[in-house]
Amino acid sequence: MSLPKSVLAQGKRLLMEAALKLNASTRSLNALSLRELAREAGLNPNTFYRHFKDFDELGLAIIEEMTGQIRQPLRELRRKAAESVVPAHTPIASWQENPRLNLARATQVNRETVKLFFDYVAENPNAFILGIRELHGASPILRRALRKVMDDFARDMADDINELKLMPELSQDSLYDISETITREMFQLSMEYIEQPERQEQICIKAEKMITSLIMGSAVLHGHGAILMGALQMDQTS
Amino acid sequence: MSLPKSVLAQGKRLLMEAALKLNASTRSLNALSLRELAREAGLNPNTFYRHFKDFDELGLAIIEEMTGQIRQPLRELRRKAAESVVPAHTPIASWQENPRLNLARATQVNRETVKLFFDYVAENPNAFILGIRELHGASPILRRALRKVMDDFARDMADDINELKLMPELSQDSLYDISETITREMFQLSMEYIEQPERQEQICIKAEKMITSLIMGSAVLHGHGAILMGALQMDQTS
DNA sequence: CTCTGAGGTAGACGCTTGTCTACCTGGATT
DNA sequence: AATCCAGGTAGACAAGCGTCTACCTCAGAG
Repeated sequence: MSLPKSVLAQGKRLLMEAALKLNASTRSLNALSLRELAREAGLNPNTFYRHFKDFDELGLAIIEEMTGQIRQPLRELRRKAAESVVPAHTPIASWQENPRLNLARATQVNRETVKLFFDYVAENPNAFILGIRELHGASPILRRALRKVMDDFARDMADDINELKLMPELSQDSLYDISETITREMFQLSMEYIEQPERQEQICIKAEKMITSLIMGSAVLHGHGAILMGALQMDQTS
Repeated sequence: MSLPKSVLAQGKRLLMEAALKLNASTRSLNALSLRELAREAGLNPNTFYRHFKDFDELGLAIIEEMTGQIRQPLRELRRKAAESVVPAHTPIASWQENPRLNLARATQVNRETVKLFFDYVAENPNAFILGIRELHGASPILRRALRKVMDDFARDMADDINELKLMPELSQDSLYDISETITREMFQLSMEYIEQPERQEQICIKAEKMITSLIMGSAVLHGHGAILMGALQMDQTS
């Protein structure tokens, strides 16, 4: 909801918070008037110019702040979730060697990462509303910036899947495609999560299933079906 | 691109086309001014009031027209694609009986449906830009309307998957979830398709793989892994 | 102690905007 | 032949807009 206290001038932060608020409640960024924004922030219209050249610059500043806050925590959580199944510094077994364990680890990471992500969404709904809105919005600059954000997220995810061996090995391209799809879907679902607070648990489950399906299906499609079936079989009979 | 000739008053169509054009090139609908729109359409500002109460009404009119155009063709194409593998009126075998044939049919339907959808996107880029933009836009009315559109698409898809047995049997809820995800992703990908004309083939393939992965993974997740593996095995050795 | 520059304000400017009332036109209904 | 009314126009209005120039303030560097 609110932006972090930082070295930003007070007026700048006030403007950014006002933009988040107005964007969420009424209009998209580029439909916002400078004076309206200043009014909401309780400042003189001209103050805007002290900090931003135009609305794109404002948008970029907001985007930058928010992404800086969640990107690293997400990566760390993936590691922690993985380590909760297999202690740190244990050499990670290949999927051939121990499919069952790897599946358990992947499931755990999946569940916890989804949860953290949605937690962050719930704490910063306005930022996500702005992000998703401007991802498809009228400003090419913000569109580009947000696409890069999602691209970074997807790359992080692909790296982590690789390092933590969260699915059987795949070509880098295919892995990235999957990560991209998952990222996109998570952002989409975050809107549902915000708008339908009473369905939050179901949305979590839906997201987990979506991710599991995508990853499993992709594994099957790339010839790792047998391994996967083995892991599932052992899982059920154990 | 252009809206269909119909019984609409000329001015009304002119306004709708102008809205599509401006929306795609510069601003989102709710950032559009009435006079700007009228100027683009070559009409007097007041003419707007003769046809629409406000911009939401304009948006709804556009959305209604566009969806009326693609919904039925998509369903029919799914049937045609299915029939190109198995002649019409042939009783459809269950997945247990003939997994290989069913997989082939599903693959064919997948490919052709994706193609048709993207063809339609290429012919009406501005409509899709508007649709995707307003799906996450500031107007709750348009958001709701577009969500219903996507919901209808997903339901159609689920029905067709059921009727044409395009994947092993699943609970209705799970099937709908998958259809919903696929629909959402297809709309997302349509933006890429529009913006990156040189990558259209790759995007088609990406979409097909995404759909296949999702469906296969979901099948595995619901205990149909063995059947699927059988179909794939036979597919490779034939 | 002075200077400087970042952050904030005040007022004014010419435009654009949404909307109102009034008027025109030509084909269909009666 | 008279009338109606949907579709389109014209002009005017106050309100809101972005942006300009000028001025204020005060913490920190010299």
